[in-house]
Amino acid sequence: MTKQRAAVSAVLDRVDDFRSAQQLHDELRTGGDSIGLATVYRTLQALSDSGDVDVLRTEDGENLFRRCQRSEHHHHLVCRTCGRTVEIDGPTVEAWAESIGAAHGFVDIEHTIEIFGTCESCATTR
Amino acid sequence: MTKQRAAVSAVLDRVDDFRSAQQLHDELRTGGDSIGLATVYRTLQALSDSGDVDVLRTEDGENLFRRCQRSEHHHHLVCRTCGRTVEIDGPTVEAWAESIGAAHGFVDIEHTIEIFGTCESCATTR
DNA sequence: ACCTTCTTGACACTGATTATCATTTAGCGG
DNA sequence: CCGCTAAATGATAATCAGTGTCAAGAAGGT
Repeated sequence: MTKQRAAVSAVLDRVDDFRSAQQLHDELRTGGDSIGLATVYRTLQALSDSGDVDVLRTEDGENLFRRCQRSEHHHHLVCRTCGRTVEIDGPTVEAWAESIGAAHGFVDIEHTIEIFGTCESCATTR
Repeated sequence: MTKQRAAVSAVLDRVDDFRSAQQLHDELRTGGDSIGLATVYRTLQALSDSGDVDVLRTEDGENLFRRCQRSEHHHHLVCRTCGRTVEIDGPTVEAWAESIGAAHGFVDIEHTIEIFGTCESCATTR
């Protein structure tokens, strides 16, 4: 593995909320790492393909990345103000989605679920 | 109401699966309606704000639109091959999402849920 | 018909992401 | 260590959905 990939991996380890590719690129550059934007994108792509980072799409179409704790299928509860993220494991919904699909004759069911809210500290600060 | 908005509304009535803004624009032009792309976007934006159309984000970041049957909060079961869409009403998940959020001290909970699958006819044709 | 206001539409622009391609590096056999 | 080859990198150009701009056009009341 190249030093660039190691660097990307390292930043992802340092933060625990979702960051955009460009934010990560800035942080790397600021931290003294010499790395191109394209490489950051490529690395994040690879990490997401291998299931090592989670991808979140904001409403304005930007992709945010975050190292994920668990590799199994899971969802996120994200604070819309500070970005704090809790990984959610929801057997209930998994089963629900599956049964809904089956009830309508659909197969190969997949689903996307994201939960947004305002976390406790952001709610009180406001 | 202008004739352009009426035209957009009319196409949306004619189809019942998700279409992109540009697809709708093409169909309007082909159908003889003179309308600008910007107007299509503006109209769709307005319709989605007023809850008259549903918006779906594809994985490559494109917005798809569809006239929705029910105005209340609901989700979609979409065939990934033909685009056939079933509107889903899920009190179970609504409650689930709410309780998950509350359990972690989050307030103002929102969620996005989409279910994808292959519908019966597409599964057999394949 | 007149005036005021909102809408339209051609086109320029944005901003994230991807493609290009020449240069550099990693990893390996010798 | 030394080269060698395939893969990775990075500066920059290209892409593409969507939005802003602004002059010209329609709406609708008087």
